[in-house]
Amino acid sequence: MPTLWSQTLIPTLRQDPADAEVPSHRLMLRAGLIRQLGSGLYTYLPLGWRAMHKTIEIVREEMNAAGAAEVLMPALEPIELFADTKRDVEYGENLFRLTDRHGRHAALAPTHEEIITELMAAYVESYRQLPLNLYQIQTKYRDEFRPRFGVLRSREFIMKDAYSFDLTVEGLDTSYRAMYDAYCRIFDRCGLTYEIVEAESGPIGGSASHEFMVLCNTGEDTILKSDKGNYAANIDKCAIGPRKWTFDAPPTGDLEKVHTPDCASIEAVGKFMKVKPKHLLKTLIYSTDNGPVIAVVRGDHDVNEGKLKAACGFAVTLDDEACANRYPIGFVGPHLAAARDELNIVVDCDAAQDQFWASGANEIDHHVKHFNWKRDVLDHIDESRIKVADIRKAADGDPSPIGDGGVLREHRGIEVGHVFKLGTKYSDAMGFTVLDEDQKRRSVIMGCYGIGLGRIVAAAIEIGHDADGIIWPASIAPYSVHIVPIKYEGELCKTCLSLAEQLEAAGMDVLIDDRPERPGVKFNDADLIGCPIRLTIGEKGLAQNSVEFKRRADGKAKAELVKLDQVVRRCQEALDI
RNA sequence: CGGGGUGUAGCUCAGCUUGGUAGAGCGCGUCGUUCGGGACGACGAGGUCGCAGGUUCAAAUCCUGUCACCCCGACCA
Repeated sequence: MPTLWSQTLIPTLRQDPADAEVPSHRLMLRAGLIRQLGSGLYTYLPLGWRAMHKTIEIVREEMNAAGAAEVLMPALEPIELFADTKRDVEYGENLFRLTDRHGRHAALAPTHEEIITELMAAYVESYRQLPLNLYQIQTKYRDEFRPRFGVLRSREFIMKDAYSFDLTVEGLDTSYRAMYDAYCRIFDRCGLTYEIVEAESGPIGGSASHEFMVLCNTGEDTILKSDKGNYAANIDKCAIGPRKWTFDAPPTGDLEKVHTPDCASIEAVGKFMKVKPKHLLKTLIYSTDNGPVIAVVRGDHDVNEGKLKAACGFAVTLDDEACANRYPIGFVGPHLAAARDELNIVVDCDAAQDQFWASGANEIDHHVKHFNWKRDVLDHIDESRIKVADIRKAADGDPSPIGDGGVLREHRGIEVGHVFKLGTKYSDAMGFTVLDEDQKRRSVIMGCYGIGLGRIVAAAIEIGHDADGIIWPASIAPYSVHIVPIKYEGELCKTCLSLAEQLEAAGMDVLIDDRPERPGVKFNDADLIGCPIRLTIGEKGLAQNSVEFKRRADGKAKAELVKLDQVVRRCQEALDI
């Protein structure tokens, strides 16, 4: 049965909602797809929920085709499960916590690694039961510090999360690849253009991971992509190609101390000393299990803690308060290592260069000019205490790490999917082992794979809209055909219903605008909600035994007159079905 | 969490400085005229002005508190 506009709820808005900033949020509100209930909380209205349903169906089909089995786990979970893997601490404030009437502590699940591992540990005891991949489509909860951009960053959202279980690393590779490929098919089918980038795995933990990013300016994530097209990574992960460095440069002058009061930032110091940030050394003190480490990057660069950790071989934390007692935080220079034996030092390649340097003077309210690596540091410490490495965040213009001569360019993206190789983090923490062929107990190797369903819908709108409204990809449009009768009565009405019946018999879903509105209102609403095909039924056309056929993607182009008996075929053609 | 801003009708907003019993446009209802890209006219419905205290003869307006929402920022010395 076709949907009659009058029998559903499509509250289109003429004016832009005041609180919506990005196009997808604005259009989802205006086209009557969603309604905000509170910060980061949205109701999906009929149109939005239909688009979501189609998205979910695509995801489900591809997951099933990839050999995964669907389950449904509780959203509410005992906090103890999180404590087992210490994620109650690692996830921190982002975890929604609550207490029940008995005083039991619980959490609203932001992801389900612990729950699925508990489940699997209970039922899977033999390698013969592996490999397995289970997934669910569930509402997730994250107490975001700042929900924004509509459903793109909300506190409650629908996610598909899958978990794979293998006995061997090779098995994990196969499972990972299967998900990776399934994700490509899913996003292709959803009509998205996307980039696959190397990514950090974050608090989920794990060893390798890729993110599926829809590139658009309103995206919250920053990615870097080689202009040669064969490397792309999240900025948190992105490696930088080989760079030359040296500590052997001659001094640019005598070390000169400058009084720099009230200069709390690189910018302020630079301004005060009339030195560009790229001539300043940014010197940070991190604590590690192996003692404190000085990290040095150029003033206009940022430390990447993941890279620093890799360079040190130990987890690093920046602990200002602890350090403030021992070091002149804010005015530290690399030569502090010469005076303090406990400090090791890691320098980014771009900070180990032959040029004029200014840095902290290791004295409150003072900096120095003409800092020289050899004279002020290398000549005073054992070589083993200093190391040069890639420890900063990559930036636009950096060389691609592939070494193909490519240059990294910065883009913004919406993360719609993420695949991780988890390894045995969860199985170890929760004692999930199986017996192998040799009757030895082995930790199960896991992978996890997420897709933000609401983000697919929003991203599709983000890259598919014009000044008049949404332009849906056919696969996830709420309806494939939108019939607009000039008047919903008599012969016109009959034609609408008969066309709708034929279209639906041919596998299309149909919305009929049966409202007693003026045509202009209906046309504008049709453009706004953006179904791929609009059929206009009017007396003029009917006199020629025809209706007007128009694709939303064609914008203001003139409609095409199509004979009644050709309509179904023309629609199928246009929808590519 | 820090900073800024906003809460008045379903939506977008005015009124607040200088207290006097609440307005516009859109939307909604009835009637009429219209009727192929957001029609026009008439009449009408709709708001305890976020909430709680306080000041005052009188509070949307002033004061205090509180809640909600939005924006910017948030280890980068």
